[in-house]
Amino acid sequence: MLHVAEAARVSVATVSALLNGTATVSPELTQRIEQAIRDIGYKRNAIARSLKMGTTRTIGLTVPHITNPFFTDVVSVIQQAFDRAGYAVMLCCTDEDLNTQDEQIRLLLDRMVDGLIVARVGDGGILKGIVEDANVPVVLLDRLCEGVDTDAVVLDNQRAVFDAITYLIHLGHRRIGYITGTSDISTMRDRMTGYREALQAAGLPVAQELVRSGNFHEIDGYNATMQLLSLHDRPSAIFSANNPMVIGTMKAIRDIGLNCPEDISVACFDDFPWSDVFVPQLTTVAQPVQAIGEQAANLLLDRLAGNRDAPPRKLVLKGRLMIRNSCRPLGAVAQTVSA
Amino acid sequence: MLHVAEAARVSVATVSALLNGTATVSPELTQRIEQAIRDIGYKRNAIARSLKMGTTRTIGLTVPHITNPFFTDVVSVIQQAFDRAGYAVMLCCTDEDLNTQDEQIRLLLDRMVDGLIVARVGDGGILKGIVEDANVPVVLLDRLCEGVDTDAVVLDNQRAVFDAITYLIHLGHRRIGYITGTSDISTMRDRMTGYREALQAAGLPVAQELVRSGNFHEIDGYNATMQLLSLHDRPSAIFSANNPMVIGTMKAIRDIGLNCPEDISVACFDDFPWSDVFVPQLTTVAQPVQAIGEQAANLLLDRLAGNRDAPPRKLVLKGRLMIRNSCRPLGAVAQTVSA
DNA sequence: AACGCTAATCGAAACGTTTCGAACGTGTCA
DNA sequence: TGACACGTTCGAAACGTTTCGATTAGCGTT
Repeated sequence: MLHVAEAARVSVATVSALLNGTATVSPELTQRIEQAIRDIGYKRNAIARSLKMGTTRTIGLTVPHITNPFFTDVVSVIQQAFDRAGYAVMLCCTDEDLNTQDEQIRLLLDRMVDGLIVARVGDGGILKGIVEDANVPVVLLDRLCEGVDTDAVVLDNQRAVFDAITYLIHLGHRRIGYITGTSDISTMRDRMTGYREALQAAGLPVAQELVRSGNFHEIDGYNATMQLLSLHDRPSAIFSANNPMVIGTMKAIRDIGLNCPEDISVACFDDFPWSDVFVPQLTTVAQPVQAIGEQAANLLLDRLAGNRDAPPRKLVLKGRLMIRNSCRPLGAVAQTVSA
Repeated sequence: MLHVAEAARVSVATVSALLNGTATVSPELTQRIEQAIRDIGYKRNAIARSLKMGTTRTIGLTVPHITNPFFTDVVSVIQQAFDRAGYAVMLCCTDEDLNTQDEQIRLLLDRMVDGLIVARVGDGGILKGIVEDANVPVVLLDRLCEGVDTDAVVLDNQRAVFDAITYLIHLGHRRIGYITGTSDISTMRDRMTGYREALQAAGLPVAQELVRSGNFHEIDGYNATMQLLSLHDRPSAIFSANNPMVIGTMKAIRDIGLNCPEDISVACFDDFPWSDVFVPQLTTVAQPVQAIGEQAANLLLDRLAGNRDAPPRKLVLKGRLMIRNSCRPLGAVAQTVSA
């Protein structure tokens, strides 16, 4: 900028004024300055600007795993939304690890991000202090966080799983295996509640042996399913509360020599592009990923636009059960639903 | 930092020296400073640091679509690698649009990223100037770029497709439909060459009617497949050079009332987690995503570590044909390969 | 006792912006 | 003609660091 000012024979203040439109500058100087900018190929240094202005026009986004199709989509939507608004987004993946996440949030904060969208693992942690200091607006994504009172957009997980399990019960299933992630995540707790309540509402017992938990990876789903399938009185259906784990479920079923849905019905959380292409077409709980991403982005953009004092807003969206043919009716005519 | 210095009754220079270990500071002051830091809850301002140092410890990463499973995985690997190295990564998605991409690269450069990893759409463009100015190291990912001579890691696309098509030919296929993306991308050109050469090597004609191109989206694959299947003499196999488009292919096959692989064989580029879970299990060309991501990260980290003058390095990795059961032998016993 | 050497500490400039208040020239009005 | 307002332009401070050269104190040597 100094060079531009010199070349145009004006002060840096004038150049800055022109660039930001903060003051009127005469046509003559305008032209000289623009010429100098072109000649020199000047680009404003956003770092210096950030230092002075106290804003970076950058936000931080942390998710557990970008390879989980739900997060893939949501990250994509959020990225687009902020791109449109002229913000850059720094992406971090926590691998569901609390310490990693705290470190990454610190990293982002160090870099003075203007805001944070967090799919939090675990409760409280470093996030609590950040939200309380209120310097950086935070919106919680997908997962609520005990003791952290801030904007959030989540699914009505309890209801979504309730509906899915109820559907299985209507099909005649009585022993329904349930594979969950770790319970330090609100999402997982709520889904589990949905499972329990659906069973109770139907007067069915909640058998502890039918509930397995894993750490969100395919292999965990595989192991959990293996355990369920080797039960003395094995379930006739399995619901996986997490998408990557259901891959393990399908592989375990295959490896043990069973077929879905003939021998065992399967449903899971989160829809994905391939779900209705292959056989069996998986019955899933679809989240409105587009809406979730956009709402989260909007909440944060609204704070960034200056609306700091509004009370925390919590958006709860509805899931949708995508009924396909990976679950078959029991008891009645044992007829395959599959195509 | 000023506050810390005052509280510890030292100069800011001393605080800085302690924090960076650039000079020895006495045990006594060390203790006073550390105490003050704790009391105040001081966090170093990375923006001010960046301004002074001229480095942000942040890199930019642009890909066409994060929802393409290849890029999902590669982004994940790259993000992890830089996270380990203490770098933040800014992610941009270009939606295969040249202007969007140029804008995003400018955005990243404005923010003074230390380096860039780019899965480039189109040739040349803004990138050329950047690489020539040599201020910011750039590594090309997945796609080479005419006239841009810099580090790159790509697949041997030509060979990979050659092998896949040859495999189909060995199965007895003679008319093999080919669905490609736009030809302004080196990857697509190379794959197309592989297709042509495989046919020629087998003495088969390259029929223009069997080649369709689309814009990388599911719908494009759908339309292309519809066209291929409504050909008078329709192909017995289809190869999709792009992963998202193959979803459209499978849906078109289903909608038209055909079955894969009984009526038509399908293979495609890029493996994905679901590929061997469902029926049919798709035959794919798997890229070594882990290696690609790590190599790209390493190339850039090496430049960032100061190795600026080494000549451009181009890494070419090998794809691997994952033979499953979506392609059936022709001519011989018309027996289904599928499980 | 004077000297030089080393280790510890500090003051101040610099990075590239933004912004505030001052200064300047010109035209208008009493 | 003098006062005043207005539109333009500018100088300089500030943002929070790092770093260079200077300063000081302590200590062993001659």
